[in-house]
Amino acid sequence: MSSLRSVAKHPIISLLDSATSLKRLKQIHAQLLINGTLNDPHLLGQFVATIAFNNPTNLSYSSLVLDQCDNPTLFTLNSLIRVYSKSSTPHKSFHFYKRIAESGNKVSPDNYTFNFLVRACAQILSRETGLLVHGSVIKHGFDNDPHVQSGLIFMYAEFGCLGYCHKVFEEIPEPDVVCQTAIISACAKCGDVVLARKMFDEMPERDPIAWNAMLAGYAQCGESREALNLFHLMQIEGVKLNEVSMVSVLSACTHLGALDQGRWAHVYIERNRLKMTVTLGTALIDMYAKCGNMNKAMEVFWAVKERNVYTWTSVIGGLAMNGAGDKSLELFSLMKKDGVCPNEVTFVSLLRGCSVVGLVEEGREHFDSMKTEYGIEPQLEHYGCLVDLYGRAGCLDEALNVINNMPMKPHAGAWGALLNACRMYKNMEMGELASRKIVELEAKNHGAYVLLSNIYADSYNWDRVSNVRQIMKAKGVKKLPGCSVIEVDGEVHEFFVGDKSQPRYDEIEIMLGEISRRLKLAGYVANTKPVLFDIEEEEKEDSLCKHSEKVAIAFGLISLKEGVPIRIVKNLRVCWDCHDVTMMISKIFNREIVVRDRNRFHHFKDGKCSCKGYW
DNA sequence: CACGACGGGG
Repeated sequence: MSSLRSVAKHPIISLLDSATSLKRLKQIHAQLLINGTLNDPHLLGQFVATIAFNNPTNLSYSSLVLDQCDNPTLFTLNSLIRVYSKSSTPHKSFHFYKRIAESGNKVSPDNYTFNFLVRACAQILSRETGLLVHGSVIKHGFDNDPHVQSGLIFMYAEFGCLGYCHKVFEEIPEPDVVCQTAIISACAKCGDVVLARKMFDEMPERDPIAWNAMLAGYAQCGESREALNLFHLMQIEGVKLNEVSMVSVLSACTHLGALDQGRWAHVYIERNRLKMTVTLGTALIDMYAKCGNMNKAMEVFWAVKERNVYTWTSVIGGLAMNGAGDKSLELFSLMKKDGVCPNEVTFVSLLRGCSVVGLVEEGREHFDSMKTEYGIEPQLEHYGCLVDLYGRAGCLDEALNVINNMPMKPHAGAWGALLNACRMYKNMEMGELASRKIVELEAKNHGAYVLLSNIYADSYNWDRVSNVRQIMKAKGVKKLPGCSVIEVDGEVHEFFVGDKSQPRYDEIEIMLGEISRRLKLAGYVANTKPVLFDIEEEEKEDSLCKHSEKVAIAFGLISLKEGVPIRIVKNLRVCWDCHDVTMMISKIFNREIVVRDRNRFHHFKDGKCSCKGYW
């Protein structure tokens, strides 16, 4: 009897698996038509489904074959709904659903149909369609099918409708692990990780996928520490970790800038011989790049077997972030040579690369090529990059020109890029214009006020500085508290401005004094020019030596072995003074210091910084 | 004759 099975599967699938080109596919098709194999509607269905499944990026041929078929079976139509629901054109799933609906009573949808259809709705993010399909699910009586139920939860989570997710979930008398996992994932996706964790803890039994859902939930919400805690718990509980788990773990390390733990995760992956999927490889490269170890990122990049757009984009962006703009251009041409097509994100990274090294001409050319060569319409972010490109290079008029001529309404980011350039080149009038525009768009954008006050302070215009401050107070604009993170022995330490709760605060204080003393000996005069806007009034006096990154550096100096680079991640941009001071510390203490800023890296060594004042 | 060849969560 087992031969029956293999006979049914054998002829088509094995043939199609070897058909990599369209030409070969057509040959096989012709051959099957001649020998009559495709007269059997079931085999024809299998044929269509298999080519669709094997060529997810090019589904046109399978639809073509189907269109030539008078009476497709439900199996065939379901298969096509399924592959289209996962494709880049999920709305086409409905084309096949229509064929079912309009077939009279020849074929009627089943639970499979609705499972795939619900996922197509989730993909196209259309609530109206989703609700309509949900209605059909109920009408056809498939709302009891666990596959459809988990699909509905997934769909409503994609829509951000957590209430509907709960509604669906509560109507399931005895939800299985899959539905429970779906609801946990939905809670996390919609921003309620606490509830997700509660439901996770209440699960009668958790399989590895449920653990991964919780882990990914934390990682995606930016609850990186919780993600790492859960990762450790998983090891204690003996949960089997796989490549999917490690993507979340690496992402958490990336967020925190926790290079040691990231390295540890890398070792874990190798020791357990986890499958190095493209996603995992990219996560690993991204981790090294965003934790400031670009050399290692490149090493992994060349070592991985498979590289897709994400992989290339990650490395191009990493190089840009680390100030190696010329290198990111190089990688971009290699990527094209490799036959990988850039997407809109690739161009954001590439343009940033041009920007950090001042390659205005090249940047402009690449910007133009987006549309002409790749048919990608530049989006807001790309115009923002272009403004930044001109602005950083000192071409302020050109930058303003970009804003005035962009085809859509300029967003706060575009004006922000201009404002930053105005700060760099001390252009007060244009800076005022830019900040006014930003505040019009986003009344509570604290960054605009901070930059504007920096411009005023830079020209000793204290009246206007205090004026900005008053406006902020009146409007209730809160600045983001500065926070720096440093990892020591695999433990992540956070420092906020004026936070004295650290257990080793006394030692830190002593070290800060020591730094101060040695800086003065080296001829450093405190830079009181910038009135530091990211701190509270009360702390203003000793603010200059208490900025969170300085405290973190002091902590690094007392707790890390000599010769070990100090790596800091900051949630804001480094201020001028901290930048100066850090350069000097790197020389005086003969220490490499790597700071990950809000938008780029600063590698301090021998009194110099890799950004060369460009930030 | 009618079975079976598509499903779910990270």
